[in-house]
Amino acid sequence: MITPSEAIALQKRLRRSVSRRWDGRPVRLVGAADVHFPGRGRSRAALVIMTFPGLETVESIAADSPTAFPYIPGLLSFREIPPILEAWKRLERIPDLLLCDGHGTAHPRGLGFASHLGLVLDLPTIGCAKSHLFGAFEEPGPERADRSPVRDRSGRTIGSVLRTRAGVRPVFVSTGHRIDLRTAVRFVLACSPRHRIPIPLRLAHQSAGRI
DNA sequence: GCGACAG
DNA sequence: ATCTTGTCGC
Repeated sequence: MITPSEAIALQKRLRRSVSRRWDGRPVRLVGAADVHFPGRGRSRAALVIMTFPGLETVESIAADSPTAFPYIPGLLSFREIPPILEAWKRLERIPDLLLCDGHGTAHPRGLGFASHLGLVLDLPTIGCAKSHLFGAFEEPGPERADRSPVRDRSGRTIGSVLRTRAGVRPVFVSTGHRIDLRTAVRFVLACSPRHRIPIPLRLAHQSAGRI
């Protein structure tokens, strides 16, 4: 199995291939991926495919596999991508866009889980994390859609702290692959009409957790 | 050296 | 992520 130092070297190599360009193709199917760890060295990945903008489920699958990599901050993709690929094999509908539970380019080496998965699947991906990992930011306003930039040490914007619902903690949105931040924020808001977490991700989370 | 640290 | 139900608060 790959070692942490090898994983870091791979991230530095792969980051150059990440794109922040949105091709503008219409999004009719939005997907979401999430992974749970029940214990005993097992992983359970869930994929949910929904129509967009209607957000009606058209496919939901889950797949179990052995856990082959530990959780190490900054190396999440090496733990979660293998289980997701196992589920991906059985997927019948390929989404036009995939929401991921974690950061994209708002990462120490610019290659978070969402970006890595986007490269592997060659699909537009968005990172939507529930908490902070990397970068400086200010608390956004209290209303839905209020946001503030997340910046790296050079001051470059690498993500957005977005309030998806008034009065709740914001989520951290960043580009995964083949999308720009503005568009990513637009899709996250469109997928979060009433809850903090985008509906596709909520469902994937439930699917992965349910036995 | 010290603190931070997605899920 | 996981151990875990009801309950406090807007």
